[in-house]
Amino acid sequence: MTNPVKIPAFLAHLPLFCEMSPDEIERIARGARELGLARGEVLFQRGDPCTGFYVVMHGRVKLALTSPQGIEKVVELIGPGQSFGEAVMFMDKPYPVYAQALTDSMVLHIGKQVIVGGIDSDPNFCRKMLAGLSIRLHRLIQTVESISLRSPAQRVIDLLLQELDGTKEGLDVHVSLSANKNVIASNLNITPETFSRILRNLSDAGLIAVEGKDVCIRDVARLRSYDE
Amino acid sequence: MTNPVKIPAFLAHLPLFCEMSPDEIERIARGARELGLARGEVLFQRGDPCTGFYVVMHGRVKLALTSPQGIEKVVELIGPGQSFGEAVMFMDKPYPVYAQALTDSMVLHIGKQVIVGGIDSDPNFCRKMLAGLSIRLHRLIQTVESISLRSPAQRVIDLLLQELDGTKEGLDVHVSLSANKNVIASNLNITPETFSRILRNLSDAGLIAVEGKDVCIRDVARLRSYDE
DNA sequence: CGCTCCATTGATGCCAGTCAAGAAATGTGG
DNA sequence: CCACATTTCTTGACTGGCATCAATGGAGCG
Repeated sequence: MTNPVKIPAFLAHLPLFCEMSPDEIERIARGARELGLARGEVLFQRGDPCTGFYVVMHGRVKLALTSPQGIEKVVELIGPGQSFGEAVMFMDKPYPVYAQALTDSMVLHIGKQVIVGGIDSDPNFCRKMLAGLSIRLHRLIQTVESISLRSPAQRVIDLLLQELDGTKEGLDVHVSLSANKNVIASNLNITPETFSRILRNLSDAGLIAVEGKDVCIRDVARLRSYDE
Repeated sequence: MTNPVKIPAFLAHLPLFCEMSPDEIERIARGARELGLARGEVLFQRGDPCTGFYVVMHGRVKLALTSPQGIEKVVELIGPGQSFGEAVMFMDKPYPVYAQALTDSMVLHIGKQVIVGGIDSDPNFCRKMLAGLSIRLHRLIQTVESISLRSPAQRVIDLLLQELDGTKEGLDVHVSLSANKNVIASNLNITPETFSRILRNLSDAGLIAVEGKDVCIRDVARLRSYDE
């Protein structure tokens, strides 16, 4: 089916495993298995027990919650090279969110045992695991800050600017939305309608140009300093 | 000044250290120092570098953010026996929030070095550290869920119910708010005015009785199932 | 070509924020 | 211990932004 030889190579360039010796990587790889996901397929439900964590090889996965009234809230979007579900491994609690593939995807499941084993034998690995969790925590605090203190329009602008990432400044910079607009809207904690209207306002103001999932930022500096 | 003999005893009954040997505890204690804080005193600012983490011995500390417009958002309230700042230790980033004492308090600062040392030598300790971070992460997800999917009134009810904690059910149960109402309101992501009005509504509905920081829950089950 | 999914746009309503004033509680100094 | 100052809390009137509801427009796909 899939080629198991490639797994160690893939693992070796992840931040979490990159300093490990080849045989340690090999050990981890033996506890890992590839999983193909069709678009829309649910990887785990909220409440499911946790048997390990996941790394996205290609495709895109969302972590989300559903309210009693059936409203969905997207907590996080996970792309290639990113991992999720590590935190739940270290508690005896089930998943607090559910995971669903947004596109046809390939993910790697890494069993709990090999990680726990790695921790016991390799303090360096342990520190990386801690760093990984810390970064996630940091990101969640940013999420809380964003939802609590920034207006919907500011949140949209922030999103556009962080999709930039590498490219720091410039004119007519091109970015691409990483998911459907309703998914992104949910992640920004606004309705799709509001998202659409904000994009329209920014377009009318000459700050961006939208064409489907492609957004052209006319002037990064001006967008960054834009105040409603 | 303060009695250093007490520190090991205090450490020993924290979840993080409770299974450690006495001499390991002793080693941690040597890397710790007590800090007295006056009400209103700022322990660290957002952006400060991190040199360790903190445990509250008595008193109460808030972790908060300030928006560019000067609006404050309380991210977390920390009480006796609880710790904060662990996550930042494992990244080379500064504090993403600031910490301020809400009452005269005594906190313990535990230096980064002794923790890193503990991780290298004790896998069990390492696992506890991971568990601790995981629990914080879990709590933050709950925060996001609460802000995103629950109405202000529901959030107030949730707060009252979780202050209960031990006492699961019953009539005329008494709880006490752990901080000033404006602080709690900020933590619930509502204005003090809205908080006041919601408490009033719940009072008028006969669900609770408020007297200063003391709240009497008339019927826990009814409050829990209350739908706006 | 028709179906489904996604995005946009308009009209409307409501909840919570804002502003402002007053009451109550807390703290302070004489 | 009282009078005063300051902070905290409550209440009212008003406003506005975002959600909601509803209908239409496109894009992709079998």
